[in-house]
Amino acid sequence: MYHPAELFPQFGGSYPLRPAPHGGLPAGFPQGQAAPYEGFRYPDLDGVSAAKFEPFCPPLDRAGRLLGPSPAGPPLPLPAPPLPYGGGQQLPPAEPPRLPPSVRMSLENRELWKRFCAVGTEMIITKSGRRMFPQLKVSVTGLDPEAKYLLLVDVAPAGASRFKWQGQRWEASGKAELPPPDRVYIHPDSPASGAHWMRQPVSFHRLKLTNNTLDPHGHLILHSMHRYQPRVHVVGAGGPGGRGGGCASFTFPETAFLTVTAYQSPKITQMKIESNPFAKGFRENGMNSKRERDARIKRKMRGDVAEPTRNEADCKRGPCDSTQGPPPEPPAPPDCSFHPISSSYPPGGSEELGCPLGGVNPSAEAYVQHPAAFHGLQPPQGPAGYASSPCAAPEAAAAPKPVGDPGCPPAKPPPDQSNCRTTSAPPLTYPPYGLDVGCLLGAGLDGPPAPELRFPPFLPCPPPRLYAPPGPPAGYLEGGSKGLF
DNA sequence: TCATCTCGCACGTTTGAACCGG
DNA sequence: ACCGGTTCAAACGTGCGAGATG
Repeated sequence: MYHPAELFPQFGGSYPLRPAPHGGLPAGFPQGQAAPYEGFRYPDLDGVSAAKFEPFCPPLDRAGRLLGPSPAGPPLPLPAPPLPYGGGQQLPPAEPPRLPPSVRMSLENRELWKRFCAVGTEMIITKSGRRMFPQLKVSVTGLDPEAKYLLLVDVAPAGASRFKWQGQRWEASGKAELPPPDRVYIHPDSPASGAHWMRQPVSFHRLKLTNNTLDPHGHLILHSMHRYQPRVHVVGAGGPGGRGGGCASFTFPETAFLTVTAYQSPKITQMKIESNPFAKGFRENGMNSKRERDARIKRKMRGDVAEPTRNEADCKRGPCDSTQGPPPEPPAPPDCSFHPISSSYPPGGSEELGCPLGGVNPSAEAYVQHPAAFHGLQPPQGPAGYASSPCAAPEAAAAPKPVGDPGCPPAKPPPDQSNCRTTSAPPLTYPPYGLDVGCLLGAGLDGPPAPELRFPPFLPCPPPRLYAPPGPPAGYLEGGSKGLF
């Protein structure tokens, strides 16, 4: 197993995808660039984006070694990526293999996410990096057991506004800041066989979020008070004697969240304390609960020698209640069809919030850039730790502006887009399908029209659109119906 | 003045080294 | 020497709250 941090110590556990946009994005960069409920695989985009991967997904043998003209010889040199990948550059002509439609993904802790989603998930971000809670935990099926894959996570901005907590709810408040450096978190097991990934749920609990744009640890960089949508990508790294390449991206609308440096909604705070084992100390009977803290302060002010409170004394004798058995049953999950965020918006307003998905950043490009490194070859050294991306065409960005809510998934899965995993005992009454968005990794340069989304009536989102790539200003088409391709 | 961010704190959990016995 | 179980301390992950910042 290769650990990304070992392969690219300069990047840490995740990787920058590209330098910051030259001169920033044009005023009002892709507004509402989210592709809401990208519950579709875009066959055409698959081809386009997979084609971009092709040169970077070298064929591997059964053991995951690079195949080449002289297997016994020295390691193959890195494929020379066409750097920089400018907007005017032609895409590789060949139609490469792509992950079959049978590849599916489901969110393991969907119920937990739904509970948070219904309140308006907030994620703390800190300079040193903060883990996500709930964590991303997915199950994958349909992979070739013998082929190698990488699993990656990136976080796409959802909407082009920043938000403000207004005491009771989140409301849009001005334009979003320029996107921070794109990074992608590569699961430490990557690359691993399909069998490995399918054996058990894949957890991304080590993923950390930070607001430090100069973060040296490779954490995913986000802006506070902005809304984001995590995405999970499966990138084929080659099969037995076969060619590598192919990818599929999945989003789970209920995992969208707002970034904060301190929790704004007391409900979220309470839910985190109740659900997160690391926060047990803040539970009602914990020694760090408000009651206990107040008591400590009073004792301190009186100068008393701390006499253990009843709870403390109990804990000394054994595990606190909070460690015995499952945490208290949280309240029944609210109906996710209602979302406090969107509920505060006038119809048609709050474009950002309506759609849980953000702009489509080129992701997983770390692997695309340095695939050989995952197979035991030296990665190229990028300037200042940032590798320029062959796929760094700014940003293909699908982007519809959803109306209505959401950070929450539709109440029911769309009948024909269901990416349901077929298991003998589905753990959820709610079909655990992931939203396969095809391959978003760098997709969308000159792709053909994307199919129309068919999620209504749950989400009356317009069809996704891809923003013409490069070139800063000129490349971007602004909101509305403009920019549809 | 206000909203937001940073930092230190105290607590619980996780992890891995050290130790022990079979 | 090896293996498996236990113990313990350090590292890490939490939310809180005071103070700093813009």
